[in-house]
Amino acid sequence: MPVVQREVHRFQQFLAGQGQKLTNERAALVREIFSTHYHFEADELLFKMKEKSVKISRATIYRTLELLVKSGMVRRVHLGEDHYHYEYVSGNSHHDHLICTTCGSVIEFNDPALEARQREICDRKKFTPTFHNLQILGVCDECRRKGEQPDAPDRVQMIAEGALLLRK
Amino acid sequence: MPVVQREVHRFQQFLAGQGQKLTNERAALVREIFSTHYHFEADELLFKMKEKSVKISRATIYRTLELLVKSGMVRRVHLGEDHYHYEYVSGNSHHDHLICTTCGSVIEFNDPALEARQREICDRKKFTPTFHNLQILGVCDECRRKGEQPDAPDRVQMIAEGALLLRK
DNA sequence: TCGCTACTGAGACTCAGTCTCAAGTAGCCC
DNA sequence: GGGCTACTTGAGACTGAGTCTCAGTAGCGA
Repeated sequence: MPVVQREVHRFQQFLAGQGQKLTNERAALVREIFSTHYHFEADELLFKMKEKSVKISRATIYRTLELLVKSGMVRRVHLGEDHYHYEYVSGNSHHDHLICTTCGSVIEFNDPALEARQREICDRKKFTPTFHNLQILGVCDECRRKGEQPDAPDRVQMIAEGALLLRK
Repeated sequence: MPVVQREVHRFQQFLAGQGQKLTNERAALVREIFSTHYHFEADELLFKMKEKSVKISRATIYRTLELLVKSGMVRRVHLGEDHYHYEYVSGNSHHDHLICTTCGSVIEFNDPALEARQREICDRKKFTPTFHNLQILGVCDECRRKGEQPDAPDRVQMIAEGALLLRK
């Protein structure tokens, strides 16, 4: 079974478990998400579907994304802009993001030592963690080679919190 | 000089450096921020000023907050809701947040070992970091004693990304 | 007083995301 | 097939944080 089809099937299983159905619209969205995009925005999806002449309303897109998040197949993330991005979850591995404030590229990483240290901090604070979210902003290797300078701290702070759009 | 007054003065210095002025409105906002709140929202500020019969428009509040962020005296942070929170910066120390998804409380921490590990990761990825942002979501000690259970992962993910408001 | 500049409030605007509601459709029992 | 039920959809209104515009105002130096 091709990867995309497997994901559609996985979604169907999830829906069935809730007494819900896999409609054409939902299947089309899953196919779109898992075949081309990795990080994407809701409106981007709306646009792509329109481009392909697949008629799906905005409400349905948001509703389906909510279901996908609920199923664990998709995650909502903040990537430095003032609206959400989504990313599909492959294999369930948690990861964090390095975000280049110059070109907007996103590098993922997973570091067990970092996660362990976070657990230690939680222990010390008697805090029971369930989820975390780490973004490191800066300049990627490629941009640095091109001579890009790190942005001034206040600009990075504003990008970090979404006040400015990342230059794309 | 009392702390609040010192902050007003610091802001004035910053403004002067940009050829801008410390108006009554700006001074009132700085006083409000540095005297009572630590984490706050823009609309909360609007409300507080109205309550005190200090007439300041929403536009001015946002404009002033932007200036304060620019000056480095205030930071914009995401604390798990779908809009920004602000926190004032005391002594410039960077810190991260533990956010209780049950009571909404925010615990700050600063861990040099964690920061060092992040730098190592960046080195390995040839990434030049300028800023980072870490939130750990879970249940605080007090709530756990009260018998609160950690939320289901998908709910935490939704809280983490602001889909739901924190129960307050 | 004049002219300049920075600043303000009011309210219109934007835009991602949510909600509502009427209409459509699939499954199921008779 | 007919009727019922539950789920789903699209259209478009709505929401609310944040931004923008613009006319009016305040302060200041000449």
